[in-house]
Amino acid sequence: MNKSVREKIYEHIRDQITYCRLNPGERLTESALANAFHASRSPIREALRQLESEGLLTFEPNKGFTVSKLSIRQVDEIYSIRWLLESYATRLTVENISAEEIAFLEELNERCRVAAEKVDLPSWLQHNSAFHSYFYDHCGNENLRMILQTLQRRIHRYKYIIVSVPGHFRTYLSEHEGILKACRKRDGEKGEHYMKLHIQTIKDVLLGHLNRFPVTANSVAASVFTQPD
Amino acid sequence: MNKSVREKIYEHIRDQITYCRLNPGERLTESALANAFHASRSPIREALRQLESEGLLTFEPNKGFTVSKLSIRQVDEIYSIRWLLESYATRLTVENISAEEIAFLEELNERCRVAAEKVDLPSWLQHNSAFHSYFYDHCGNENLRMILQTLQRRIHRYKYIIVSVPGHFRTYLSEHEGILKACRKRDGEKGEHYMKLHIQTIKDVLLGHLNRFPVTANSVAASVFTQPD
DNA sequence: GCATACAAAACTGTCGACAATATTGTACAA
DNA sequence: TTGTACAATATTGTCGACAGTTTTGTATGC
Repeated sequence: MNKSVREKIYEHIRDQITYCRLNPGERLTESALANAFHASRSPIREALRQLESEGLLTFEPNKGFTVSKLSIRQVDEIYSIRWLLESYATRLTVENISAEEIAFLEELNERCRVAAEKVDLPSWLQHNSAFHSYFYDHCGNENLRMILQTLQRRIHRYKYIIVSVPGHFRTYLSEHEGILKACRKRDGEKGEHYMKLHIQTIKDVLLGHLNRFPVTANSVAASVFTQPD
Repeated sequence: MNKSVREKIYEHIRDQITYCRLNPGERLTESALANAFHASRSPIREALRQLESEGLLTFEPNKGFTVSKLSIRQVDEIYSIRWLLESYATRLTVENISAEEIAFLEELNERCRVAAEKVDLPSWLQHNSAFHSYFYDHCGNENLRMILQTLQRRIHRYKYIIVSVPGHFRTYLSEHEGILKACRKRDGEKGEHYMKLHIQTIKDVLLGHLNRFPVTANSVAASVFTQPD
């Protein structure tokens, strides 16, 4: 194992942004990070540069790094891309899925159902994310997986909003069910179709909310996620 | 202007890889680059880290950076993604294209035609690239543009192969013509359709060649591109 | 109170140095 | 000749320092 300082810092900041511990627009000063990690600025700078390439940080010359903001337009853009790519990945996965894998996905969806019933939002988020990432993690196209993972990290903050808009769990679950049905038939085309429907629903819910309440993601995140430490 | 050392090095190495001045698998040692650019290793390392994030370099801990290799499988993967995304970008562009823009694209295609007639491969590459990038540069989805640009850079080496396989220029040109026809009608769906056909053709030609002659890209590049300096 | 000029502090950009790790070269034995 | 241990060399990982730029703070004049 023995991760380098750069790698540890990279992962830490990446997760801090993903889980809304760092707010969009927030500035990251190298010396502050160096102090926090008891390290020098060299590995910090490399980690930050990596995060910039992935879109999580924004860099301005002689000014430094800030946590990237996402405009409504950008959310729209990213969901348009996900709509295409994630549903394509779903097609690939569904075409080669095994019985055990289907059972695993059904189990995940059942946990989503329970979480929705109990209105346990963190639990929903966890199992729903696992459900979605299953399809692009197993599609067999490594480049596609990487792209979707990167996009996923960039919009993950907004997941908190999506689950906080009331009255949609039933729709999400039935759409999941449609995808599962396609899995059982190994019908890739149908899987792609249902995933497109599902992502379109999510996109509509999210953009609808953002247009009505152009809040920061964090105010919502705080209500869903208890922020430890 | 006043680019930083890191930025200059980043662009330089990026272009060196794109235009086959650096071969896949080739190792990049930091001190050698530092000497070459009369700089210290700090900005070099940052530039290399950036290029790694974009897939052009591969990094191994305690071993350093090498120019990324692309397996046939990876080429296949990337073309599958381009097939989806670039044709989608084309739809978006075509739906909002102006008469002047169409004229510009027709001009580009005419130059491609002339280059094909004269078998002027570098000229073909130049104008063909401009033709393709026009559609994703003007689609209005900035995230999509960035993804396609990054993918484009990663497979650019193989463009040399694509044009070197004889007997396909006429097909390429007629497919371009189909895309232009869709532009004139502002028919986004048709534009997407023809771009899909076109990219599929390119993919088939390239993978067909790679499977028959699993050569390095560079042997081909050398024959097309005179490498100055 | 408000704007401006200028000094002080904070921060980024780059550098050279040293420690840790990997690679290469070499001598020696089987 | 081939394989192995070990020294020598090369390369990466990290550090602290300093120059240049931006931001902040302050005093001055209106």
